[in-house]
Amino acid sequence: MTEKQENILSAALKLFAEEGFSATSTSKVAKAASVSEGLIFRHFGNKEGLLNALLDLGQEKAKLVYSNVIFETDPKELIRKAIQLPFNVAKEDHDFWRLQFKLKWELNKYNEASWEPLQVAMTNAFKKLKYKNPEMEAEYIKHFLDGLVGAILRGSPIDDIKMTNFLLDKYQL
Amino acid sequence: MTEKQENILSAALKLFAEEGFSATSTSKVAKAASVSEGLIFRHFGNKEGLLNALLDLGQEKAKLVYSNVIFETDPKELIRKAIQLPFNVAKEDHDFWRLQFKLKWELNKYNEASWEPLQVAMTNAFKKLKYKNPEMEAEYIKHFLDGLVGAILRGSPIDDIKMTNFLLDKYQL
DNA sequence: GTAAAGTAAGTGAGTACTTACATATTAAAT
DNA sequence: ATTTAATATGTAAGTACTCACTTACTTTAC
Repeated sequence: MTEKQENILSAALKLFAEEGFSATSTSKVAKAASVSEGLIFRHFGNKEGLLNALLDLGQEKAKLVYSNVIFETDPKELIRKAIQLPFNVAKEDHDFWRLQFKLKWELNKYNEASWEPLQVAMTNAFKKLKYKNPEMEAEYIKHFLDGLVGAILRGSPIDDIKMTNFLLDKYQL
Repeated sequence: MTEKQENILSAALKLFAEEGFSATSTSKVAKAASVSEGLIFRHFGNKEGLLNALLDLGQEKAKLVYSNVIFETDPKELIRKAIQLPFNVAKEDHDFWRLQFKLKWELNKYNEASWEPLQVAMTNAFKKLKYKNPEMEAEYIKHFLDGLVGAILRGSPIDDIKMTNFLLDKYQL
């Protein structure tokens, strides 16, 4: 991985996340990365190859974030961690997640299943906590988290302390 | 409003909702509407004018949907109606809502405030129902509904009866 | 000295939009 | 009623430009 290659990747991530994949031209990426346009195609084959390289890199980060929640054994702590996901995601890897959320509307290639391990883990946690309907409870919170993360990534002003406290109270954590 | 004008609008709505605004060319719209490309510019000025015409038409439908919930006086019934919004929206005006949700990621022109009257109404309803934290309760359900509508519009298979019953039970309606 | 990394200058196809012209509709004048 | 003038509706063929991508060539690194 050369320096210019890294420049291309970071410029592309920023631009794709801000303005969208289709709306960002390869020449724009090249200029932002201070690189000739041809180099993008030498390294990544085509525009989609560049996108996939970004998604592959991000996928590893995503797994780290998820696994920290999923492998938590204490059910209350698991829910607690799940609730904090939106606010963590907004801080680190903001661009990657914004790209991810944009893509699920821009292309159909979105991995809707990436939520699933988390949903299963939450279902188990709610089971352990003797909730009446753990499956639906997990699906409910999943949609909520999806909506909340989306709002945060779009720049909605959200009082994270207020929201966190509200949720901790609601789920008696 | 001539017939060809209507053809342009319906073809554009379908294509913009399916493939996105930027990704749909004016020539594609013209072909789908069986119309010369120049006619689009005669009637709507430019591509963005066509989009705005669609959004204006949809806004009226949106107000109807919202007002049915907002002006409900019985708080329990209001929450009940709010909960059913995602499933109604998915049936009628599917394309318009899909376009709306796509746009809030594709452009920054999204009207995040269009939710607000609904949120205020829900806050009042939760107040009447003596909830401990009506404001946050309303924001919570807002994000949930946003996430759920998004999932439905993206084609996620959701058991609406199960979900509705779960929610009715959760909010004791 | 060979292979990888890099660039400049193209390529054809597609883009939003314009222009010049034709047809249809309406309204006024005779 | 019929002609005439004006206006709205429509089209075909362009415009300049941008797009993703290629080619021919040079520089760098081991």
